[in-house]
Amino acid sequence: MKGISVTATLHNQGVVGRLRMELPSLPDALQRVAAQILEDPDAATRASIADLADRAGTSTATVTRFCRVLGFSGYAALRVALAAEGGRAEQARWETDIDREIEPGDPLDRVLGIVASADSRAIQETAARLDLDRIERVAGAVAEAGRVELVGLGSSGTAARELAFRLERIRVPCWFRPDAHTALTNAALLRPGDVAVGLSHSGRTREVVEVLAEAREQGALTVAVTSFDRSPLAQAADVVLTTAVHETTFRLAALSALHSQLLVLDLIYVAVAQRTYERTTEAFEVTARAVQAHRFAAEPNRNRRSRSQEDS
Amino acid sequence: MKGISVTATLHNQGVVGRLRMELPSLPDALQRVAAQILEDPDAATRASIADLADRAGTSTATVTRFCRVLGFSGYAALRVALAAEGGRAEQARWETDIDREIEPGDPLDRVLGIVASADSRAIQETAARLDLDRIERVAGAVAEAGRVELVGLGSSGTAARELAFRLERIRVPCWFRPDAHTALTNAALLRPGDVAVGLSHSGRTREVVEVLAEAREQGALTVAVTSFDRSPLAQAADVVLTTAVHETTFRLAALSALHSQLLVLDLIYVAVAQRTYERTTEAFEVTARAVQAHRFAAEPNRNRRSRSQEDS
DNA sequence: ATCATCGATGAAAATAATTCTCCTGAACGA
DNA sequence: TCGTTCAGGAGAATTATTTTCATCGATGAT
Repeated sequence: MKGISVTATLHNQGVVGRLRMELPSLPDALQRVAAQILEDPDAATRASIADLADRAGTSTATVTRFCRVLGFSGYAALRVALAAEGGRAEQARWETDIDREIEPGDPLDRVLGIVASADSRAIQETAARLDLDRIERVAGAVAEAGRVELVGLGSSGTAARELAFRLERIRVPCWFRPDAHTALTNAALLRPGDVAVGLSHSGRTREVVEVLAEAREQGALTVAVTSFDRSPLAQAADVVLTTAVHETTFRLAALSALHSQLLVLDLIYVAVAQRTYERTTEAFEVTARAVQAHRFAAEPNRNRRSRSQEDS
Repeated sequence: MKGISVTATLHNQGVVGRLRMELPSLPDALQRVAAQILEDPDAATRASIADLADRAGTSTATVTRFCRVLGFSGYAALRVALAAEGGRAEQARWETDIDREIEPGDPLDRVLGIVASADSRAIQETAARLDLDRIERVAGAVAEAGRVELVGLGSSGTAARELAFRLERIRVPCWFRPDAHTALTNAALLRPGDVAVGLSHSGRTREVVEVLAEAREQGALTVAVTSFDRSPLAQAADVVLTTAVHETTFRLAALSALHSQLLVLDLIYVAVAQRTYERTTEAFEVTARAVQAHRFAAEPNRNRRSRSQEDS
């Protein structure tokens, strides 16, 4: 009699994606269940709860618990969600399903296939899962902020740098701090109305977490961009923007995480630009002129005038 | 324990479609069930068998019979099939990729669609067009090089920085020069056997071209990463790696150019890593340990240690 | 070092859902 | 009218799912 309730599918798309994301933060037995499902989501739609429990080497009780943790009303609901997703995947055949670790001996064309599809999927999945209201909220805050601090180490730093670079061009008072010390110092100088954005794929880079914590303490709006929304970084933030992990293999995920992060940041950028239209267009013109001077003249004939300050 | 068998879905096309076809030839009570499902297939995936029976004004037994008639092993199987179909429909809607300039007033979800599909396509296209022999050649040179210089301004600098970051980790003596002056100075110090990589989407950033020219003069291998293979930058290089521009709009191309560049650089990175396997793995371990120290332990309960140095 | 606490877990009880059995009654044909 | 057939439903039987509860082991406080 009791119907299946789907409250779960909040920020809706992608049970599998979400699963991947939460996997590290799950207890042991639940992880095993998750692993089983990830290994063959389709099989899971067909199996009974007992089967699944069995294959995961755990009890049915645990599987039910698992469903609950993910926010489903029960096993039936999970099954339905998985099936819906499976249908979707089937539709999108273009995904060359090469989910594999890259081996030292792999021919480069294979590597290319793997990397390109992982990247591309990372983008799709991030797009599917992004919560636009949060982006709006962040953009609003950034547009008004007295100062914006960006922190990220390693690859995440690359993404942060890019956003800083773009925001600067539209006159947002904004800094990217590639090192922990400067970042922390400046975080301490933030005030209410300011914004701090911390990026970390894993959400566990200590320095970044600390910076956000400090920023929050000062009353700034803190934003986390991470793939794991229960990670320490996420917990230290007011707004969490989740990048998808296609979690093929760890190494690969790390490569494509950057693409996901960039997508998120692109959106923030666009949303901010929209909010500050006059400032923006005028700023564009100024910077465009500045950049232009460092350009070789556009070839005699060919192609559309390549102006634009985005370009470099 | 009994799993769901799907013999039925073999001649697979559309449960809903088939239902519609067979409807007239079904007995009364079954027709009512079918009608209920057709009216809202989605609701059916959520309802329990009792609900459905109820709404169809019939008994649960009849619903089971109904499932059997359609060739399903039982209600659960039907439910899964319906869900899969629903999912497919939903996906179809997503595929609208739109080639448009982004306007100040665009709602963010539209922006997301545009940006995500542009990025994703940029990746696909770059992958399709990439000349792997050239990548091999570059990788070979980088693996052997005494020093590698990377130059790029603006967004291209972001890409360059990322590659530098990665190459450093696998012990390639490598520098990213974010500013023209340093870059030029160091280019002048290159020698045969060294490598200089210049990145510029347009291929017309004067500084970058100059650096490559200088490097070439010193006998280093010069590599251009650009979207225009007849641009000044391309002409100043020994090897040209072309990133695709999906002639969308200029602004958009500029955003996604970064993704293309990153893909190319990822490949170089992997190819280099493959060539220096021992060096690489050993270097990975060292850097992994270094990074690990700056991590928060993985969530309360232990679960798999999430290492990986790529991650950040 | 010892104890208290807490969360994770599985066994088993409890409940719910599904399937099966069997019976009724209507429709049809001899 | 009487069999025969078959759709359909009630409820028993079965199976699946969920809940409860006791146990275990890790962790942190004393």
